[in-house]
Amino acid sequence: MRTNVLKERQLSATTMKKDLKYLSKLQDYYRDHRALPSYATMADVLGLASKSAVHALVKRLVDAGFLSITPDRRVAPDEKFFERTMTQSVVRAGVPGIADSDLQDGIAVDRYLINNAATTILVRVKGDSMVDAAILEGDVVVIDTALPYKQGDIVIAEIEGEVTLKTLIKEGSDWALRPENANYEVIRPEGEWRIVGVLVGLMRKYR
Amino acid sequence: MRTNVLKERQLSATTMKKDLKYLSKLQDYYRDHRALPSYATMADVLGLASKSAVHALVKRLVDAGFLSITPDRRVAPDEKFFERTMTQSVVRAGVPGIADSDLQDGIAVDRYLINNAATTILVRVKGDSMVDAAILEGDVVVIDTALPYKQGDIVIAEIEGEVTLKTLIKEGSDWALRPENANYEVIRPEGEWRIVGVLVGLMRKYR
DNA sequence: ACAAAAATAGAACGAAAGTTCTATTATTTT
DNA sequence: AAAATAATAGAACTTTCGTTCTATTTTTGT
Repeated sequence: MRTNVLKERQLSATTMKKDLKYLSKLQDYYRDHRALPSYATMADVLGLASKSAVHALVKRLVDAGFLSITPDRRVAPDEKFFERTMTQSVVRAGVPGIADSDLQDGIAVDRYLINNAATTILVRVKGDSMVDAAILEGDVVVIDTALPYKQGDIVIAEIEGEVTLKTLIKEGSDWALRPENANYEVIRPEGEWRIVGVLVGLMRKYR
Repeated sequence: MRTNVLKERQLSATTMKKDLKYLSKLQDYYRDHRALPSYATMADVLGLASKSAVHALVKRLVDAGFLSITPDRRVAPDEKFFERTMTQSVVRAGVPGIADSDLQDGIAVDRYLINNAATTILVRVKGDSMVDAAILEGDVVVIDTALPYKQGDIVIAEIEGEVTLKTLIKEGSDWALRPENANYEVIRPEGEWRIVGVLVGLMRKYR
């Protein structure tokens, strides 16, 4: 009963988990240096005692799509390197908690918010005129400058040199900008103004 | 008339121009491989015939802030490496800590929101119990599981298998969890529960 | 609990790394 | 145009690279 014809090298679950631990240390290193280290310093960083262990690890991470090898045999990040696992809070009754929850799909935090880097700008929110839309001072909004806009969209507008974030509305045939805060009044631009882009994402930092 | 006391090494204008040509080839390489090559393949890529020429070039580019050297002596991009030719120089629009590079790299959000990859998890928010803290259903919260928490922090708690996002408060000597929505009541856990991590960031997607 | 498989340690290896030196070429300054 | 300065070529050198091998430890499957 030779069932294992063409059996693939199989990764055990816990090994994969360990590898992901290693991976995140590499991600930290990459964040600090914008490059990945040599095998020797990898061993150092990861707490491994031999380069051959690193060698094997790198092969696994390359196969898994996290790393790649450059033409001159350097280790570089690959697609999945920037992804993070999203732990789903859709906890159905009886489903174990986060600790054991198996890795959900990885999302690239960046690709999650930014579709087209070339047309995307980031703007920090000033003031509290949008609090009722759950947008706070200090939030960073992700704006796509190449997307069509329509009534009801939240947009960045530039009015006489000033940049502002508001909801785009129509009053009759005129466009106007509505703050989402009862203390502010609708803006009906008179002079030069334009819409810079449409709100596509938001990020906020708590510490 | 010894005017040149303490004269600094000075770059001629045309040399600088040539160096920028070299730089952009390195940028191309980096874009393709997400890593910079060794001196030997640099010489190849740049059309230089000697490693020592590369060596000198790299030194110039490091001094100018385009490149940096990692602890194990690899060449890595530095701040200015990415600053080229973006028509969108509004990109950072007052968002400190994010370089133009990050957008092109696909690590803007990553860099901004995530400090320690190893201890960070992402959780999607269910329900509206935190709307008064400007956290909406569907938002993805960034949680650091290794940070100390204190009264007033927003935390992810696991109560009898259920995961929930609330503000951590103290009632006398007991911890409790407060929703930020008048329609919900404070939770005073009785059975098994623990704090999974502290809210450090948030992201929201509009389209 | 045992056998099988996979991961790691450790040493050895040739190839390639980055550095440094001198000689030559190119550029700038006077 | 000549002198001075900077950039590049080329070779030599030590260190470190990534790879490979065997031995050992850890983990997995039965």
